[in-house]
Amino acid sequence: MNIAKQMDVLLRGCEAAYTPEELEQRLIEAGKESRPLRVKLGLDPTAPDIHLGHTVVMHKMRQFQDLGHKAVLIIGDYTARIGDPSGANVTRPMLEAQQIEANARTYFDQAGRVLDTSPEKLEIRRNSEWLEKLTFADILRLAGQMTVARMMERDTFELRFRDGVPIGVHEFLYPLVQAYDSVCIAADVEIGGSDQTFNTLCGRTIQQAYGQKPQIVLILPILVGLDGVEKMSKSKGNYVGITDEPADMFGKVMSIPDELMANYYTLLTDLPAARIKELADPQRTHPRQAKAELARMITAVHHGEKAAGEASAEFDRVFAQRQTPTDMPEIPLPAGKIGIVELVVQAGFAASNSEARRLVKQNAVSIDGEKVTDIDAAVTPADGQILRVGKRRFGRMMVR
RNA sequence: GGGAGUGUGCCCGAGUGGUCAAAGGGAGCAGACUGUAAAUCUGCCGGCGUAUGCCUACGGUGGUUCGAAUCCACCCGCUCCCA
Repeated sequence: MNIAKQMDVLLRGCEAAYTPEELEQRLIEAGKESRPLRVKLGLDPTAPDIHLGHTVVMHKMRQFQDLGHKAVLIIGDYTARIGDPSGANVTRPMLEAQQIEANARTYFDQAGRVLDTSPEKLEIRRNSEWLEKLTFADILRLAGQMTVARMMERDTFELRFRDGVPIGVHEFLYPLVQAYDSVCIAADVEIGGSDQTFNTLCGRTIQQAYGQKPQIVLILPILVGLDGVEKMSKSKGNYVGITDEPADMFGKVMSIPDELMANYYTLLTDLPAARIKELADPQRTHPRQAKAELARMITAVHHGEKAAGEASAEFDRVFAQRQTPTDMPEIPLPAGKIGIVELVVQAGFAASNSEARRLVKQNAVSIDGEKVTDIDAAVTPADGQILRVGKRRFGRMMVR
Protein backbone atom coordinates (compact mmCIF):
# COMPACT_ATOMS: atom_id res chain seq x y z
CA MET A 1 0.00 0.00 0.00
CA ASN A 2 1.42 3.39 -0.85
CA ILE A 3 2.31 5.87 1.84
CA ALA A 4 -0.60 8.22 1.26
CA LYS A 5 -3.10 5.41 1.63
CA GLN A 6 -1.39 4.14 4.75
CA MET A 7 -1.48 7.60 6.26
CA ASP A 8 -5.16 7.70 5.49
CA VAL A 9 -5.86 4.51 7.34
CA LEU A 10 -3.64 5.29 10.28
CA LEU A 11 -4.79 8.81 10.93
CA ARG A 12 -8.43 8.13 10.53
CA GLY A 13 -10.50 8.57 13.65
CA CYS A 14 -7.57 10.06 15.52
CA GLU A 15 -8.28 13.00 17.71
CA ALA A 16 -4.71 14.19 17.41
CA ALA A 17 -1.39 13.09 15.97
CA TYR A 18 2.05 14.26 17.03
CA THR A 19 2.89 14.68 14.26
CA PRO A 20 1.46 13.54 10.95
CA GLU A 21 4.60 14.69 9.15
CA GLU A 22 6.80 12.62 11.40
CA LEU A 23 4.58 9.61 10.89
CA GLU A 24 4.84 9.91 7.16
CA GLN A 25 8.61 10.29 7.40
CA ARG A 26 8.88 7.27 9.67
CA LEU A 27 6.78 5.14 7.34
CA ILE A 28 9.03 6.05 4.45
CA GLU A 29 12.17 5.21 6.42
CA ALA A 30 10.77 1.94 7.60
CA GLY A 31 9.84 1.08 4.05
CA LYS A 32 13.37 1.76 2.86
CA GLU A 33 14.93 -0.28 5.62
CA SER A 34 12.17 -2.85 5.21
CA ARG A 35 11.59 -3.07 8.92
CA PRO A 36 8.23 -2.91 10.65
CA LEU A 37 7.45 0.00 12.94
CA ARG A 38 7.24 -0.84 16.61
CA VAL A 39 3.89 0.37 17.79
CA LYS A 40 3.38 0.63 21.51
CA LEU A 41 0.16 0.31 23.39
CA GLY A 42 0.18 0.39 27.15
CA LEU A 43 -2.54 -1.53 28.92
CA ASP A 44 -3.64 -0.72 32.38
CA PRO A 45 -4.24 -4.00 34.17
CA THR A 46 -6.62 -2.39 36.62
CA ALA A 47 -9.61 -2.89 34.32
CA PRO A 48 -10.23 -6.57 33.64
CA ASP A 49 -13.59 -6.19 31.93
CA ILE A 50 -13.06 -4.59 28.63
CA HIS A 51 -15.74 -3.10 26.47
CA LEU A 52 -15.93 -1.54 23.03
CA GLY A 53 -14.44 1.68 24.38
CA HIS A 54 -11.21 -0.11 25.15
CA THR A 55 -11.11 -1.67 21.71
CA VAL A 56 -10.82 1.65 19.91
CA VAL A 57 -7.10 1.87 20.57
CA MET A 58 -6.70 -1.84 19.90
CA HIS A 59 -8.44 -1.45 16.61
CA LYS A 60 -5.96 1.23 15.64
CA MET A 61 -3.24 -1.14 16.66
CA ARG A 62 -4.75 -3.81 14.44
CA GLN A 63 -4.60 -1.43 11.50
CA PHE A 64 -0.88 -1.04 12.05
CA GLN A 65 -0.51 -4.79 12.19
CA ASP A 66 -2.42 -5.23 8.97
CA LEU A 67 -0.01 -2.84 7.33
CA GLY A 68 2.82 -5.08 8.39
CA HIS A 69 3.90 -3.37 11.58
CA LYS A 70 4.55 -4.86 14.95
CA ALA A 71 2.32 -4.37 17.94
CA VAL A 72 4.12 -4.12 21.24
CA LEU A 73 1.70 -4.46 24.10
CA ILE A 74 2.93 -3.43 27.47
CA ILE A 75 1.24 -4.61 30.59
CA GLY A 76 1.82 -1.94 33.13
CA ASP A 77 2.22 -4.42 35.92
CA TYR A 78 4.84 -2.30 37.63
CA THR A 79 3.21 1.03 36.96
CA ALA A 80 -0.11 -0.26 38.20
CA ARG A 81 1.51 -0.20 41.58
CA ILE A 82 1.88 3.53 41.27
CA GLY A 83 -1.60 4.19 39.99
CA ASP A 84 -2.10 6.34 36.93
CA PRO A 85 -3.12 9.84 37.97
CA SER A 86 -4.75 10.46 34.57
CA GLY A 87 -8.33 11.50 34.86
CA ALA A 88 -8.37 10.91 38.56
CA ASN A 89 -8.92 13.58 41.09
CA VAL A 90 -7.54 11.52 43.90
CA THR A 91 -4.56 9.30 44.42
CA ARG A 92 -5.40 5.88 43.07
CA PRO A 93 -4.99 2.89 45.30
CA MET A 94 -2.03 0.74 44.54
CA LEU A 95 -2.98 -2.75 43.50
CA GLU A 96 -1.87 -6.08 44.77
CA ALA A 97 0.57 -7.86 42.48
CA GLN A 98 -1.66 -10.90 42.31
CA GLN A 99 -4.70 -8.95 41.31
CA ILE A 100 -2.69 -7.21 38.62
CA GLU A 101 -1.58 -10.53 37.18
CA ALA A 102 -5.10 -11.90 37.09
CA ASN A 103 -6.39 -8.78 35.40
CA ALA A 104 -3.62 -8.84 32.84
CA ARG A 105 -4.47 -12.39 31.86
CA THR A 106 -8.12 -11.56 31.36
CA TYR A 107 -7.13 -8.55 29.38
CA PHE A 108 -5.07 -10.52 26.94
CA ASP A 109 -7.64 -13.23 26.48
CA GLN A 110 -10.03 -10.54 25.42
CA ALA A 111 -7.58 -8.43 23.43
CA GLY A 112 -6.74 -11.44 21.27
CA ARG A 113 -10.08 -11.07 19.58
CA VAL A 114 -9.18 -7.72 18.10
CA LEU A 115 -5.46 -8.08 17.51
CA ASP A 116 -3.48 -10.29 15.20
CA THR A 117 -1.78 -12.61 17.63
CA SER A 118 0.77 -14.18 15.33
CA PRO A 119 4.22 -13.90 16.96
CA GLU A 120 5.80 -11.81 14.21
CA LYS A 121 3.02 -9.25 14.60
CA LEU A 122 2.70 -9.15 18.34
CA GLU A 123 5.08 -8.74 21.22
CA ILE A 124 3.92 -8.72 24.80
CA ARG A 125 5.99 -7.22 27.55
CA ARG A 126 5.59 -6.42 31.20
CA ASN A 127 7.22 -3.25 32.33
CA SER A 128 8.42 -4.85 35.53
CA GLU A 129 11.01 -6.49 33.26
CA TRP A 130 13.06 -3.33 33.11
CA LEU A 131 11.62 -1.17 35.83
CA GLU A 132 12.53 -3.58 38.57
CA LYS A 133 16.16 -3.34 37.59
CA LEU A 134 16.43 0.41 37.87
CA THR A 135 18.81 1.68 40.51
CA PHE A 136 18.19 4.83 42.44
CA ALA A 137 20.79 6.55 40.28
CA ASP A 138 18.85 5.51 37.18
CA ILE A 139 15.72 6.95 38.63
CA LEU A 140 17.42 10.22 39.45
CA ARG A 141 18.65 10.46 35.91
CA LEU A 142 15.15 9.82 34.60
CA ALA A 143 13.54 12.27 36.98
CA GLY A 144 16.07 14.90 36.02
CA GLN A 145 14.67 15.01 32.50
CA MET A 146 11.43 16.62 33.55
CA THR A 147 10.72 19.86 35.33
CA VAL A 148 8.10 20.48 37.97
CA ALA A 149 6.67 23.27 35.89
CA ARG A 150 6.06 20.95 32.97
CA MET A 151 4.56 18.34 35.19
CA MET A 152 2.22 20.91 36.66
CA GLU A 153 0.97 21.86 33.22
CA ARG A 154 -1.09 18.75 33.38
CA ASP A 155 -4.69 19.58 34.08
CA THR A 156 -5.25 16.83 36.61
CA PHE A 157 -2.25 17.90 38.65
CA GLU A 158 -3.01 21.55 38.23
CA LEU A 159 -6.58 21.11 39.40
CA ARG A 160 -5.66 18.94 42.31
CA PHE A 161 -2.95 21.33 43.40
CA ARG A 162 -5.27 24.30 43.18
CA ASP A 163 -7.99 22.50 45.09
CA GLY A 164 -5.61 21.36 47.75
CA VAL A 165 -6.06 17.67 46.93
CA PRO A 166 -2.87 15.86 47.83
CA ILE A 167 -0.53 14.72 45.07
CA GLY A 168 1.92 12.02 46.01
CA VAL A 169 5.44 12.62 44.74
CA HIS A 170 5.38 9.11 43.29
CA GLU A 171 2.54 10.21 41.02
CA PHE A 172 4.92 12.53 39.24
CA LEU A 173 6.89 9.46 38.39
CA TYR A 174 4.07 7.76 36.54
CA PRO A 175 4.33 9.67 33.26
CA LEU A 176 8.10 9.40 33.42
CA VAL A 177 8.01 5.70 33.90
CA GLN A 178 5.54 5.22 31.09
CA ALA A 179 7.83 7.34 28.95
CA TYR A 180 10.75 5.21 29.96
CA ASP A 181 8.85 2.17 28.69
CA SER A 182 8.96 3.76 25.25
CA VAL A 183 12.73 4.00 25.52
CA CYS A 184 13.08 0.39 26.61
CA ILE A 185 11.09 -1.03 23.75
CA ALA A 186 12.31 1.56 21.26
CA ALA A 187 8.83 2.60 20.24
CA ASP A 188 8.29 4.24 16.86
CA VAL A 189 4.69 5.00 17.58
CA GLU A 190 2.53 5.07 20.68
CA ILE A 191 -1.23 4.85 20.63
CA GLY A 192 -3.42 6.08 23.44
CA GLY A 193 -6.80 7.44 24.44
CA SER A 194 -7.12 11.17 24.90
CA ASP A 195 -6.54 10.83 28.63
CA GLN A 196 -3.08 9.54 27.78
CA THR A 197 -1.99 12.63 25.88
CA PHE A 198 0.39 13.91 28.50
CA ASN A 199 1.94 10.56 29.30
CA THR A 200 2.56 9.68 25.69
CA LEU A 201 4.01 13.07 24.89
CA CYS A 202 6.33 12.65 27.84
CA GLY A 203 7.62 9.64 25.98
CA ARG A 204 8.79 11.89 23.17
CA THR A 205 10.79 14.05 25.54
CA ILE A 206 12.34 11.18 27.41
CA GLN A 207 13.25 9.21 24.30
CA GLN A 208 15.19 12.19 23.02
CA ALA A 209 16.95 12.54 26.33
CA TYR A 210 18.05 8.92 25.94
CA GLY A 211 19.25 9.42 22.41
CA GLN A 212 16.26 8.00 20.55
CA LYS A 213 14.07 9.56 17.94
CA PRO A 214 10.82 10.69 19.51
CA GLN A 215 7.90 8.35 19.00
CA ILE A 216 4.96 9.44 16.98
CA VAL A 217 1.88 9.73 19.14
CA LEU A 218 -1.64 8.96 17.94
CA ILE A 219 -4.45 9.99 20.23
CA LEU A 220 -7.85 8.39 19.82
CA PRO A 221 -11.09 9.81 21.13
CA ILE A 222 -13.05 8.31 23.99
CA LEU A 223 -15.94 6.23 22.72
CA VAL A 224 -19.41 7.51 23.53
CA GLY A 225 -21.69 4.99 25.21
CA LEU A 226 -25.01 3.54 24.09
CA ASP A 227 -26.91 6.48 25.50
CA GLY A 228 -25.14 8.77 23.05
CA VAL A 229 -24.11 11.15 25.79
CA GLU A 230 -21.70 9.81 28.35
CA LYS A 231 -18.47 8.05 27.68
CA MET A 232 -18.78 4.31 27.53
CA SER A 233 -18.16 2.83 30.92
CA LYS A 234 -19.16 -0.18 32.87
CA SER A 235 -20.37 1.79 35.83
CA LYS A 236 -22.73 3.84 33.66
CA GLY A 237 -24.18 0.66 32.20
CA ASN A 238 -23.98 2.11 28.70
CA TYR A 239 -21.41 -0.32 27.41
CA VAL A 240 -21.02 -3.30 25.12
CA GLY A 241 -18.81 -5.86 26.80
CA ILE A 242 -16.40 -7.63 24.56
CA THR A 243 -17.59 -10.94 25.99
CA ASP A 244 -21.28 -10.14 25.59
CA GLU A 245 -23.22 -12.85 23.77
CA PRO A 246 -23.64 -12.24 20.03
CA ALA A 247 -27.35 -11.54 20.35
CA ASP A 248 -26.75 -9.04 23.13
CA MET A 249 -23.94 -7.36 21.35
CA PHE A 250 -25.98 -7.03 18.20
CA GLY A 251 -28.99 -5.74 20.08
CA LYS A 252 -27.02 -3.23 22.08
CA VAL A 253 -25.47 -1.74 18.97
CA MET A 254 -28.93 -1.53 17.40
CA SER A 255 -30.04 0.64 20.27
CA ILE A 256 -27.51 3.42 19.78
CA PRO A 257 -28.79 6.79 18.56
CA ASP A 258 -28.48 7.27 14.80
CA GLU A 259 -26.07 10.18 15.18
CA LEU A 260 -23.55 7.87 16.76
CA MET A 261 -23.33 5.51 13.80
CA ALA A 262 -20.68 7.35 11.82
CA ASN A 263 -18.56 7.64 14.93
CA TYR A 264 -18.77 3.91 15.65
CA TYR A 265 -18.10 3.02 12.05
CA THR A 266 -15.02 5.20 12.02
CA LEU A 267 -13.57 4.02 15.27
CA LEU A 268 -14.52 0.37 15.25
CA THR A 269 -14.48 -0.78 11.64
CA ASP A 270 -12.20 -0.55 8.64
CA LEU A 271 -14.76 0.65 6.14
CA PRO A 272 -13.45 3.41 3.89
CA ALA A 273 -14.53 6.92 4.79
CA ALA A 274 -16.54 7.32 1.60
CA ARG A 275 -18.56 4.21 2.36
CA ILE A 276 -19.22 5.37 5.91
CA LYS A 277 -20.52 8.63 4.60
CA GLU A 278 -22.88 6.76 2.36
CA LEU A 279 -24.13 4.60 5.20
CA ALA A 280 -24.56 7.49 7.60
CA ASP A 281 -26.59 9.53 5.12
CA PRO A 282 -30.27 8.79 5.68
CA GLN A 283 -30.97 9.94 2.12
CA ARG A 284 -28.86 7.17 0.72
CA THR A 285 -29.17 4.38 3.27
CA HIS A 286 -32.02 3.58 5.57
CA PRO A 287 -30.61 4.18 9.05
CA ARG A 288 -31.96 0.90 10.30
CA GLN A 289 -30.13 -0.98 7.62
CA ALA A 290 -26.94 0.97 8.21
CA LYS A 291 -27.14 0.21 11.89
CA ALA A 292 -27.80 -3.46 11.33
CA GLU A 293 -24.69 -3.61 9.18
CA LEU A 294 -22.69 -1.88 11.90
CA ALA A 295 -24.02 -4.25 14.53
CA ARG A 296 -23.16 -7.22 12.34
CA MET A 297 -19.63 -6.00 11.73
CA ILE A 298 -18.92 -5.33 15.37
CA THR A 299 -20.38 -8.65 16.43
CA ALA A 300 -18.29 -10.39 13.78
CA VAL A 301 -15.07 -8.96 15.20
CA HIS A 302 -15.71 -10.56 18.54
CA HIS A 303 -17.67 -13.68 17.66
CA GLY A 304 -16.94 -14.40 14.02
CA GLU A 305 -18.99 -13.93 10.85
CA LYS A 306 -21.20 -16.92 11.41
CA ALA A 307 -22.37 -15.95 14.87
CA ALA A 308 -22.85 -12.38 13.71
CA GLY A 309 -25.02 -13.51 10.81
CA GLU A 310 -27.12 -15.61 13.12
CA ALA A 311 -27.50 -12.77 15.60
CA SER A 312 -28.62 -10.53 12.78
CA ALA A 313 -31.18 -13.04 11.47
CA GLU A 314 -32.45 -13.66 14.96
CA PHE A 315 -32.83 -9.98 15.59
CA ASP A 316 -34.94 -9.60 12.47
CA ARG A 317 -37.08 -12.53 13.39
CA VAL A 318 -37.83 -11.23 16.85
CA PHE A 319 -38.03 -7.50 16.40
CA ALA A 320 -38.88 -6.89 12.76
CA GLN A 321 -41.12 -9.89 12.14
CA ARG A 322 -42.24 -10.07 15.74
CA GLN A 323 -41.71 -13.76 16.01
CA THR A 324 -40.41 -15.54 19.03
CA PRO A 325 -36.70 -16.07 19.47
CA THR A 326 -35.25 -19.49 18.74
CA ASP A 327 -33.51 -19.64 22.06
CA MET A 328 -35.10 -18.57 25.24
CA PRO A 329 -34.72 -19.40 28.87
CA GLU A 330 -36.81 -22.22 30.22
CA ILE A 331 -39.21 -21.66 33.04
CA PRO A 332 -39.66 -24.78 35.10
CA LEU A 333 -43.17 -24.99 36.57
CA PRO A 334 -45.14 -27.49 38.59
CA ALA A 335 -48.19 -28.89 36.84
CA GLY A 336 -51.54 -27.30 37.54
CA LYS A 337 -53.13 -23.91 37.80
CA ILE A 338 -51.13 -20.86 38.66
CA GLY A 339 -52.03 -17.21 39.10
CA ILE A 340 -50.73 -15.01 36.31
CA VAL A 341 -48.98 -12.71 38.78
CA GLU A 342 -47.21 -15.57 40.44
CA LEU A 343 -46.24 -16.96 37.06
CA VAL A 344 -44.56 -13.74 35.98
CA VAL A 345 -42.65 -13.56 39.26
CA GLN A 346 -41.58 -17.20 39.07
CA ALA A 347 -40.32 -16.67 35.57
CA GLY A 348 -38.06 -13.98 36.95
CA PHE A 349 -39.65 -11.28 34.80
CA ALA A 350 -40.71 -9.16 37.75
CA ALA A 351 -38.94 -8.43 40.99
CA SER A 352 -42.08 -8.33 43.11
CA ASN A 353 -45.76 -9.18 42.96
CA SER A 354 -46.57 -5.52 42.70
CA GLU A 355 -44.39 -5.16 39.66
CA ALA A 356 -45.93 -8.23 38.08
CA ARG A 357 -49.42 -6.85 38.65
CA ARG A 358 -48.40 -3.61 37.09
CA LEU A 359 -47.09 -5.41 34.04
CA VAL A 360 -50.30 -7.39 33.67
CA LYS A 361 -52.41 -4.28 34.05
CA GLN A 362 -50.28 -2.51 31.49
CA ASN A 363 -50.91 -5.11 28.86
CA ALA A 364 -47.37 -6.37 28.80
CA VAL A 365 -47.97 -10.03 29.49
CA SER A 366 -48.94 -12.68 26.98
CA ILE A 367 -48.97 -16.45 26.70
CA ASP A 368 -48.49 -17.83 23.21
CA GLY A 369 -49.38 -14.41 21.89
CA GLU A 370 -52.60 -14.12 23.90
CA LYS A 371 -52.59 -11.08 26.16
CA VAL A 372 -53.46 -11.68 29.77
CA THR A 373 -54.81 -8.51 31.31
CA ASP A 374 -56.70 -9.67 34.38
CA ILE A 375 -54.46 -9.76 37.42
CA ASP A 376 -56.68 -12.36 39.04
CA ALA A 377 -56.51 -14.70 36.07
CA ALA A 378 -55.27 -18.18 36.74
CA VAL A 379 -53.79 -20.20 33.93
CA THR A 380 -52.84 -23.80 33.43
CA PRO A 381 -49.55 -23.68 31.58
CA ALA A 382 -48.96 -26.32 28.95
CA ASP A 383 -45.51 -27.62 28.29
CA GLY A 384 -43.72 -25.50 25.69
CA GLN A 385 -46.00 -22.49 25.84
CA ILE A 386 -44.28 -19.17 25.57
CA LEU A 387 -44.56 -16.50 28.19
CA ARG A 388 -43.72 -13.04 27.03
CA VAL A 389 -43.37 -9.89 29.10
CA GLY A 390 -42.84 -6.57 27.43
CA LYS A 391 -40.89 -6.33 24.24
CA ARG A 392 -37.90 -8.40 25.01
CA ARG A 393 -38.48 -10.87 27.78
CA PHE A 394 -39.39 -14.35 26.62
CA GLY A 395 -39.47 -17.71 28.31
CA ARG A 396 -40.56 -21.22 27.44
CA MET A 397 -42.65 -22.84 30.13
CA MET A 398 -41.60 -26.33 31.06
CA VAL A 399 -44.14 -28.23 33.10
CA ARG A 400 -42.67 -30.91 35.27
C1' G B 1 -7.80 23.71 67.07
C1' G B 2 -12.05 27.60 66.08
C1' G B 3 -16.46 28.78 63.08
C1' A B 4 -20.43 27.99 59.29
C1' G B 5 -23.13 24.80 56.46
C1' U B 6 -25.00 20.20 54.65
C1' G B 7 -26.82 14.70 54.43
C1' U B 8 -34.14 13.17 51.41
C1' G B 9 -36.35 7.50 47.26
C1' C B 10 -31.74 4.65 41.45
C1' C B 11 -29.73 10.06 40.50
C1' C B 12 -30.74 15.40 41.00
C1' G B 13 -33.87 18.07 44.04
C1' A B 14 -38.45 20.40 46.91
C1' G B 15 -40.35 19.73 51.59
C1' U B 16 -39.32 22.89 58.50
C1' G B 17 -44.61 19.21 63.38
C1' G B 18 -50.17 16.03 61.18
C1' U B 19 -53.56 16.36 54.89
C1' C B 20 -45.89 12.78 53.37
C1' A B 21 -44.52 6.62 50.48
C1' A B 22 -42.72 12.44 50.37
C1' A B 23 -43.65 18.06 44.89
C1' G B 24 -40.74 18.49 40.36
C1' G B 25 -37.06 16.71 36.94
C1' G B 26 -33.92 12.75 35.07
C1' A B 27 -33.24 7.55 34.62
C1' G B 28 -36.14 3.05 34.32
C1' C B 29 -40.60 0.01 33.05
C1' A B 30 -45.22 -0.68 30.15
C1' G B 31 -48.64 0.88 26.17
C1' A B 32 -49.43 3.81 21.36
C1' C B 33 -46.27 5.20 17.25
C1' U B 34 -41.82 2.91 15.12
C1' G B 35 -36.38 1.27 12.60
C1' U B 36 -35.12 -2.25 20.13
C1' A B 37 -32.91 5.44 16.76
C1' A B 38 -34.80 10.26 17.89
C1' A B 39 -39.16 13.00 19.01
C1' U B 40 -44.14 12.71 20.93
C1' C B 41 -48.50 11.05 23.78
C1' U B 42 -50.48 7.87 27.94
C1' G B 43 -49.82 5.09 32.34
C1' C B 44 -46.62 3.10 36.13
C1' C B 45 -42.47 3.84 39.04
C1' G B 46 -40.90 0.85 48.04
C1' G B 47 -43.09 -3.96 49.72
C1' C B 48 -47.29 -7.01 51.37
C1' G B 49 -53.13 -11.93 47.69
C1' U B 50 -55.01 -5.26 47.41
C1' A B 51 -56.30 -2.93 52.47
C1' U B 52 -60.42 4.42 54.77
C1' G B 53 -54.86 -1.57 56.50
C1' C B 54 -49.86 -3.06 57.75
C1' C B 55 -44.47 -2.93 57.12
C1' U B 56 -40.07 -0.42 55.33
C1' A B 57 -37.99 4.53 54.01
C1' C B 58 -35.97 10.92 54.56
C1' G B 59 -27.20 9.71 57.39
C1' G B 60 -27.05 6.81 62.68
C1' U B 61 -28.72 6.35 67.80
C1' G B 62 -31.67 8.12 71.49
C1' G B 63 -35.28 11.85 73.09
C1' U B 64 -39.58 15.63 73.04
C1' U B 65 -44.72 15.03 71.23
C1' C B 66 -51.22 12.25 70.81
C1' G B 67 -48.19 12.65 66.16
C1' A B 68 -41.35 13.87 63.46
C1' A B 69 -38.27 13.91 57.01
C1' U B 70 -39.56 18.26 59.81
C1' C B 71 -38.03 20.01 67.01
C1' C B 72 -33.80 18.51 70.75
C1' A B 73 -29.07 15.73 72.11
C1' C B 74 -25.08 12.98 70.78
C1' C B 75 -22.60 10.46 66.88
C1' C B 76 -21.06 9.61 61.69
C1' G B 77 -20.15 11.48 56.53
C1' C B 78 -19.39 15.55 53.14
C1' U B 79 -18.45 20.92 52.03
C1' C B 80 -16.62 25.73 53.08
C1' C B 81 -14.12 29.64 56.03
C1' C B 82 -10.42 30.97 59.84
C1' A B 83 -5.80 29.11 62.31
